[in-house]
Formats: sequence, C-alpha cells, structure tokens
Amino acid sequence: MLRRVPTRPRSPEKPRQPDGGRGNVLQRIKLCVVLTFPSHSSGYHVSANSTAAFRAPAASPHFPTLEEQVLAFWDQHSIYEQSLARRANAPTFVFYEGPPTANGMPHPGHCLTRAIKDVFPRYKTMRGYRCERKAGWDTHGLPVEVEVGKELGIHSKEEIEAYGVEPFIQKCQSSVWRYMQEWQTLTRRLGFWVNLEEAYVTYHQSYVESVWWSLKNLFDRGLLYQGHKIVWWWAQGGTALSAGEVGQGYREVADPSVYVLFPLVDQPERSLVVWTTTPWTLPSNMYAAVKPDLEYAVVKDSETGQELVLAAALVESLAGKLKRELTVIETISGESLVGQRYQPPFDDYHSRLNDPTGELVAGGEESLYWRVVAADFVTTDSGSGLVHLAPAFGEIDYEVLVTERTRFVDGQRPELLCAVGPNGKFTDEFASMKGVWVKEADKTLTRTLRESGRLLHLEQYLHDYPFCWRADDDPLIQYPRESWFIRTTKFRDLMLKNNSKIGWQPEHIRDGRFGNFLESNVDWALSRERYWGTPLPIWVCQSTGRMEAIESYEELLAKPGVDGTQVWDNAKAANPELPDDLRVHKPYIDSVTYDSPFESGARMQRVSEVIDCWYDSGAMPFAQWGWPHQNDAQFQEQFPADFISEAIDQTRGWFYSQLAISTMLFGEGASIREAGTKANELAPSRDSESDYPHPFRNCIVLGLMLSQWYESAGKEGQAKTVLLSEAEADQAEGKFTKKTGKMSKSLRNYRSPSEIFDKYGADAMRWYFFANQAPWNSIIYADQAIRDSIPEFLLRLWNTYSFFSIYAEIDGFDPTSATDVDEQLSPASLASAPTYRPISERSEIDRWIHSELHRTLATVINRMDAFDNYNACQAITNLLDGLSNWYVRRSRDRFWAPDSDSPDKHDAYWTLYEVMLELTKVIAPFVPFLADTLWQELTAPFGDKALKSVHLCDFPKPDATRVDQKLSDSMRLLREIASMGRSARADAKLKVRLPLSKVEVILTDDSAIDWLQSHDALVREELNVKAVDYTTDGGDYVQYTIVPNFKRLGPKVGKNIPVVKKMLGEADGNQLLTQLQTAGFVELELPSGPLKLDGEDIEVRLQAREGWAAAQGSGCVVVLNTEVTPELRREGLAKDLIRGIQSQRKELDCQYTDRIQVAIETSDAELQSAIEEHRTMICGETLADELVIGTLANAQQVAIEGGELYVAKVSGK
RNA sequence: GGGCGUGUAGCUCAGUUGGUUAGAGCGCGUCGCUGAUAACGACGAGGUCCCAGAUUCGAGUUCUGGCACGCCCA
Repeated sequence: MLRRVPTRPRSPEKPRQPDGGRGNVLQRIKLCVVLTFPSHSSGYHVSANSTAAFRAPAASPHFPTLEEQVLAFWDQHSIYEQSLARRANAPTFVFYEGPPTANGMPHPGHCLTRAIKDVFPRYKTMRGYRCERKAGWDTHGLPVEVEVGKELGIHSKEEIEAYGVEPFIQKCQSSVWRYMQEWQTLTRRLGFWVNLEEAYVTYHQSYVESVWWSLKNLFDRGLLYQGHKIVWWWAQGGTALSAGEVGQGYREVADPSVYVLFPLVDQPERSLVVWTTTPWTLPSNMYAAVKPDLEYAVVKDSETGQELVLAAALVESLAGKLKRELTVIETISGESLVGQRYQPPFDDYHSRLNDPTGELVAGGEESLYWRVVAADFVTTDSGSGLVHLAPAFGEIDYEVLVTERTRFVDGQRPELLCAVGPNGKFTDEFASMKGVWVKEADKTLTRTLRESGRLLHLEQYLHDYPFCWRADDDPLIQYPRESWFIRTTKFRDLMLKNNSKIGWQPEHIRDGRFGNFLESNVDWALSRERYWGTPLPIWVCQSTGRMEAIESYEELLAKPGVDGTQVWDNAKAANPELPDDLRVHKPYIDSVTYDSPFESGARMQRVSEVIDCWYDSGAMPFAQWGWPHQNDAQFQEQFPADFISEAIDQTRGWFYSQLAISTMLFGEGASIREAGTKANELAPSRDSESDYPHPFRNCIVLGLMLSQWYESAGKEGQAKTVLLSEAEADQAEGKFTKKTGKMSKSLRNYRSPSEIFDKYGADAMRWYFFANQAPWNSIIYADQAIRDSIPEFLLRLWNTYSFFSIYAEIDGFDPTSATDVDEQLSPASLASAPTYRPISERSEIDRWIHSELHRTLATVINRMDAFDNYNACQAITNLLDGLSNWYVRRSRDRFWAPDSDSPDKHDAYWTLYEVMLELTKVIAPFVPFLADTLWQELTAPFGDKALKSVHLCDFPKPDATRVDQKLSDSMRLLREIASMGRSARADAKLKVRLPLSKVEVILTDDSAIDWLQSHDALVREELNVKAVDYTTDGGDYVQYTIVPNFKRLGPKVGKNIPVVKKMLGEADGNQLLTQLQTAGFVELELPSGPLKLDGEDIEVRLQAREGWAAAQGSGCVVVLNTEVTPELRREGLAKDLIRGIQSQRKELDCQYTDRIQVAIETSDAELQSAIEEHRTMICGETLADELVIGTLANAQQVAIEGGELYVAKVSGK
C-alpha cells in the first residue's frame, strides 16, 4: 500500500521563534512517497526515491520481527564464528557451560541462566578476548530412567530387569535428545551464542573415559572406598529412593512411641530411659546417646522402686505420662553417663557376640557395643533425653558408628548390627521373629518388652512418615546399603581454601551457603544401583575380592584374557544404528571380564554400580575435552574457567562437584593419598598457591525465578482461573488477585519463553533480566515486567535513532564524507570528514554528551569487569536518558536550523552520530539484536567499508580527555534549575505557555555563575522567560542556614557536633555567610574553646522564603517574577490559541503541509488585540492562510477560552 | 530443628567505607508538547527503611534479640 511518510517533512513556511522564517527549508525537503509492508512484517519503510544516506524508520518497530531478521543475518554471515575468528590469537577468557539436561523442556529459568551466560562472553569478546563457548549436555541419571519408565509404563527395578537392561538403556540414550529441538530453538532465539555443534555430551565414550581416568586416579590413591550408606529404602520394590521421590510421599501416620528401660551393667537397679518411635529397630540397638552438657536426673519410680535416668527437664512430663510420682534423688551431667554400659533391650546380639571389647587407638580397651555415647543432636524437645541408636536405620545414628569406629584400632572395630534383610523382614540375626515385616513387628516387640519388664511407657504418636510414591501402602524404611564413597573429607580444608579465592557474586555465598556446606563436608556417596549412568570402572577379582580401576576402554581391551566384548559386537551387528558410545555402558561393559592379576585362574568382573551423575557434571572441566586421553592443549588452555554461572540450587550440585573434583585432582590436592598407595602420576602438578581458585574463578549465583499472575478468588469446588497479565485480569469477570510465587506447570502460571519472544522479543527479556535487579535476587518472570522494558529502554533508544535518521534524511547528512574511516567507524577515524570538527571546538552540549558518554564507558567497563551487569545497565540507562531527554531535546533547533551547511549543524550531526555508534557498541552484549539492527542502519552508508555486525567490533574505550567533570556537574545544575523553575511555575499555577519576564536563580556560591550565564538561553527557553539573573545574594527571597559538614567535622569535633549544629542553626545564617565570604571562615565559641570553621567545614543551605513563587533544590533556589504584564498576557493568549488551532488541525486530519483558514468569534478585547499583535506568529505556526475575527461556514466550531474557534482546511491545495 | 538469604513508596527494586532532604522505573494525579506524535516531556503526591534494644556526636547501613517470608538441608 502507498501512504505518506509518517515521519513527515516539515511544513515549509512555518516560521519558528526566535530565529524567524525558514522558507529555504522548503527546497531541501523531499516529499517522498514510501512503500510500507503490512504491519509487523518489517520495521522499515522503503523509500521509493530517496538518495539520502539514511532513511527514516517506522515509528513503532516490531522487535520480534527485527530479531528474526538479525538471526537470519547472523546465520547467513556466520557472525558468531567471525567474532571468534577475529580473536584467534587473543588472550583467552574461559567460560564453562554447566550442562543442562535436554530430556526436560526448557523453561523460563533457563532463559535467565542462558542470558547471563551470554552477556559476559559477548562483552569479553568485544573487549579483546577469545572466548570459546562449548555447549554441553547432561545426559545420565535417574530422571532419564524415570522418563523412560513412564513411557514404558514400568517403575521398579524388577520391571526394568524384566524388560531388559539392554533395550532400556538404548531407550535412555535416545530419550536424552527428546527436547533437543526446543533447547536449540530457545538457545538460538534468545541470542545465546554457544557452540552447539561441538557440545560435550556426558554419555559419549570420550567423556566417560575421562571420568574413568579421574576415578582410577582417586582409586589408586586410596580415596575411593566401600562403605554403608543409610538410604530411604523401598523394601517391597528392593530399591532406594532419591530425596525428591521421598519428599513426594510423606503423610501423617500414628506410630508407637515407646519409653524403654536399659539397665546399667554396673548398677542394675538403675536404668536408662530410652525413647524411640521405631520399636522394630530395638533388636539392632548399638548405643544410647546423651548430650554431654545436658543435666540428667536420677529419679525413683514410686511404683516400682526402680531408679530411672533421664533428662532433668523431662522428668515432669514423663511423670505426667506415667501418672505417678518420680522423685529426683540425684542430678548428674550427661558427660558422666558417657561410657556407661547397659543391657540391650533384646539379648540376641548380646549373647551371640558375647559383649566384645576392642583396643582403642588412644590405648586401652572399651566395649564395642551397648554403652552410652555423647551426641550433640540429642534434645529435650521430646522423649527422654536419651536416644536409642540403631546405626543401620538412621543416618545420624550411622555417623555415630563411623565416629566410634575411628576410635578403635583396625580389625577390632564395631560392626554394623542389622537384624533386618533388604526385604524389610527380620533375618536369622533375630531368629524369634524371622520373616516378619518390620512394620508389623512393633506390637509383638512391645509385648515382649512389657513381659520382660523393660517397657516403661507406650503411647501413640502422630507424625509425617514417607511412603513409596509408586505404591501408596508401602512405608519406606531407612536401610543400610553398600555404597562407594570418595574420601572428600580429606580435602575439606583444601576445598575451603580453594573456595576462599573464588569471586562469588553475591559474595555471601563464599562464607555463607557454600562455605558452610564445605565445612560440614561428608564423604561423597558416589555409587548408584541404577542402569543409565557412567559405569563405575572397578573390576573385582572373583576369587580374592581384590580390585583395580580401569581408565579407558582401550586399557580394558588390552587386559589378558579379555572376554565378553562380543556382547557389544553382536548388539552392534544386529543394530548398526547403535551409537558406539553405548559400549562403555551397562549392560555391555558388565560382560567384559579378564584374567585376574591377583590369582591365577580367577577372573576380573566389573562391580555393578553406576555413578552419581553429579560427578559427571563436575568432571566437565577436563572431560569436555576427553582429557587426558586427548586434547591436552585445549584442556591446558581452557583451565580454569574465568566465568561460570548457574542458579543457587547448584550450590550442592555443579558448584560443589566441580570444586571437589578439581581440588582432589589438580594442584595441591593431587599429591594427597592414603598411606601405601600409588602416587598420582597422571594429574598435572600445578603450583599449589598461585593456582587457586580452580576450576572456576568467578561465579554469578542466580536467584530463583518466580512468576507473577492473577488468580480468581475461585469458588469452592471450582478450578482457579489463572491469567497472566493485568489487562486480561481487568477485562475478565470476577475478582482477580495478584500473586507472586513459584512457577508451576500444573497451574500454568507463566508464559512460555516462545510466547514472550513472539510478543516482545528476546532483547526485551534480556534487558529486563540484566537491568532490573541484581541477578542473585529472585527475579519475577512476568508478562508485564518484560513488556515494560520496551518503552523504558528499547523504544527510547529506537526513537532517538529515529529522530536522528529523520533529520539526517532531510538534511542529507552523509557520514561517508569521512573517507578514512576504519571498519569500526571509530571516533578517531570519523575525524577524516571535512565537516567533522574537534570536540573541543563544538558547543557546550556536544562536549557535554561526549563527556557523559565517556564517563558511562568507564563505568560500564568497571562494572562489567566486576561481573556486575546490573549497575552497568544503570549507567547505560542514564546515558540514554541524557541523550534522549536532554541532548536531543535541547538540540532540536540545531537540527532544524535553516543552514544545512553551518558548522554548528554539522557538529550536531557528528555528535549524535558518533554517540549513537558508540552506544550501539556498548549495548551490543546486552541487547544483541537491537544493537545489530542499529549498527546496520547507522553504518549502511559505508557499505562494505564498515564491519557487517556490531558484534565484530571492539568495545569502546573511555577517553579521559573527553570527560569534563566540571561540565557534567554544571549541566546537572542547569537541568536542576530548569526543573526548579517548572516546579515553581506549577506551584504558582503559571503555565509554561505564559511567558514571564524574569527568573532569579540564587546559588550558594558563585563558582558556576559565569558558565550558567553563558547558557541562559537554554534556561530561558526551557522556562519561557525573557531573562534569567544569577546571584549568590538571595536578599529577600532566601533564608540561609548553615549546617556542619558532618562527614568532615565528625571526626574533628566528635561529641560537640550537636552543639556546633545548634549554634550554627541558631545564628543568623545570612550574617554567617557574609562573614564566611569576607573572612574566609567563621568562628564559634564552644564551651571547650573557640572553633574556626572554613568553607569546607560547613554547608550553606538555601530556603526559599514564604511569599515568593520559588522552588528550591539542593544547591539553588529559583524565584519567578510573577508579574504578568498585558504584553506577556497577550503573548500567552496567542500561544494558547496556537495550541487550540493545532489541535483542530489534528482533528481535521491535516497533513503537515495543508493550509487552513481560521476564524475566532470573540468579544474579548484582549484576545482580539493578542491576535492582531501576534498574527504573523499564529499564522506561521499553524499554516493559516486566513485569520479573522468572526465565524466560518462549514467549519468545526470549538470553544476556547474567551470565544469560539473555527478551523477549516483550505481546499484544492 | 539447623544454615543461608530477603524485608526500603501502591507495585518491582537500587542504596558503595555510618554523615543528617532515602532514590529509580512502573502505576497514580496534574500539567505540558503536538515537526520523535498510536510517541514524548515536566511536575507532584506517596516512606515509622519489619519490630525492639545496643554501639555512636550521628544508624536504612554496624551489633544483639525477635517477627514475617523464601530457599537449602535435616
């Protein structure tokens, strides 16, 4: 369709004050007819006949469409690859990608992490570093198995085995890529530049072998060992459940709560009162725990005469339960109980083991079992203050056993007593109840205890207890499983040391959450009894039980008598599609056996476990390269990382796994090993001190992502209605309340990222993430919030460009007159244009915006180098505000000036052009799409001379010589004066259209007066006044008050500050000021002696006196002369009239060049004379051919102040 | 129960080493501009800086103790 340019040419005969007519402008105007695409298909109007260097863009661009064009452009010209190639020999900035798992849909949280992961590498690349960005995928683990299980409709391990491990893991392998397409789309659309083609994948053979190498390294150093881990166990299903699964299955049940008597061996009349809610664990009792610093009481049971020991604080409550008196006969400390032996509640282990003793490491002997131990976790919140410990069935209990074991010499340590089998039933160890399911044994057990006189009290107890999420009726039990551990506790101090050197954002992570986590480090439980994971590379001699670790498939194949590889070969032959990577996975790897080096004739077979997939991710710094088996150069160069970022939930995940593995393998930690083990030959030895931190130097820890939505009150029984924007909620029926909280798939309380991209674009989302809050705060992902960043930033910037191009088109500004430009159009090279004058020769406002630009550059670089995107963005926003709301606004007249060849006009263009170019480079890492669009627009006149993309440019460098701090300060003052003036007008109800004769500006000192005076045209125009006076002598208008400069005087005067303040406040401010101005100081008589204060010690404040139309700021008071003379009033009336006529023009749909006729019907003499007096101005401004007092036929009539207005288009023109 | 974090305007958030008028954006109100125009600008109202104590001449900021919310771990 054809239509007129919306960015219309100026009306040719419209004179403008104060410099009169601009008829000559007419000749320069091209009335171009433009062709527009239907809306949203493009951001541009295509000029049919324009030969100008710049074209005016559409007023209101559709950013998503522009972004798609930029994406296509990046692809077409391989911009990302070029950006890397340009830095081929540059120093590195190393980025590690924390691998996401592609078998789940990407969600908004990933947009944030990926945006942050993008902005710093882009920034650093522009700053001259080579930043490779290797993508990665986390592919192993239970979530994958669960996903596949769902698909197959199977749950338990038995079902998986029945289905077949081989087809199962094949399905896992392909399932991993299920949402690949979505991930790729999101990554691309967001503008996250990352090398997806060469991504590392945790199931790939090279990756697995790197992990194997590291595990062998640890194994050989004695750091990998087998032990027990107490897990939540589903006895019926024969499997352990992850924390997440357990969390799903809690519900409230009643369990028995029993108080049992443990008679002391040395004082049989005295019994410990021990409390438990799981009677079935009592046969496996090993210890009773007390808190050493707690007070315990020995009480006499009035009924039985027995002496009972329990926490003093709980005597009363127990007496209440027993409904009888307990007389305290002695109080003792918990400490004194420690070591006391008792008779366990059931005799089976006791009689079979014969109450053994063991030799202590510290010398001497002690009973292995059934004695009181000290434990800090004992409380008096409930129970008796004495806790029954059955380490087989509780994690805390088990830790006590581990500690106990360290007290005894090797070979004489207490064993784990466990009378329950993996099926949840009692074993031979507790023969009397063999085969009974433990949860059904409680009744029988308590009866037995009652019969033996050991049961003091029984009651029911309501609490939350976990059940299997797959089988509701099956309660879980805590149960010990054999497991492989990494001795990370040995590296605790080194990990802390390493951690202390990491640049955490926010800092509190170091000593807070992460530091605390390291402090309480426990050995890493590495193994998983599952199927789809990195197989634990340990082979066991079937005869001797001795083991060795393998670091690669090749090493395995080279073993003597190797057998079993045909299982893989057959599978591959049967199905050539199978990825070779599967051969290092279950079940194929399990079938590979070889001759034992430990005993002739024996065979070596792999242990059955796979490993925790967190280990996979933590091995990424070297495993992504397949190191050490290959790519040594890449690894050495790309280690450690300069920057990583993930959300806070990775504290115990990727942050820890990386730090732990790196600390153990590299640097100082590499030499640590158990006595009698092999040295670590493979790991590169790095200098211990200088190499911390590794494997990452800086880490931004992102906050949680929340959503905000509108929810209907929802009547009972009805589903809640969820709406995502305020507008929708306003329109909908019923009452909606605003909610902020976690994103929930079932509630659908957030928009999918693709919707956001389509509606507002990736830049809007990115800028919102970067510029609205420090990244570690929780970030609200809401439609409205993201949309807001468009007018706040993107559109503002666009409008500034739009302004520039409109004028550039009209004036034919052509930057290619700079013939010696470099490819980045750097400021220095623009100077080759004949019309480009040195900045120092340009007007104040040009120098000012340059100064602001370079101040901003310094800030942005400073902040970004500190990984502080938030404040960097704040600085950019400020600059844009200055550019758009001051520079452009105040320079309009210069762009509009009739002489298109005047140096001042050239200055204006070159200044705006240069600032736009530099600003475009600055925003490139943050909003890469808009930046590239602008870059291409701004550089279009240069064609191939300029770089194709802004992302190939260098980040601008601040030039200190262009920063004029004084000018920046003065301009701030000037803007404040203008603002004060407007405020005073508003207060006095004197609208800006009414000219005033004068304003007086009273300042505290005269330092800025000269400068201000030379710029008073600016103020005059802003405030529509005829004159501005500057003075420090406020006279009648102002009350001066003097306050101490606290920061300076505080340390000097100390306690006397209030006195000084009071004296200064009570003295006559005007007089003090005079004294200060004449003598250079003021003197106060303090009680402690005289005190001389100079100008620096005190601060002069101004207070406008009552009765003046005045407004005050921090350093100035602006007073209006409110006298309105008849002349001024008439000028005001004329301006009002112009405003009225212009509105009517708009009403009439006038083009800017349309001529009109105007008539005013009024009996107001003043208005009539105003019209006569300002006729020329009125007609000029409004393009009126005719202006009469009277009426006009066929014209709209509207009421104006003092009469009626008629406006009609002049036809035929 | 433990650890960590957060609490500042109606909303979303800034606030550097303690310094005396606590800021921004949005929203709201008033006004302006009408040659950046389905834009834009100005001005304004709006605060017990969660509470209580302590340190200090001075606390949104430091310390102690609460309260509320969130996350992680038990």
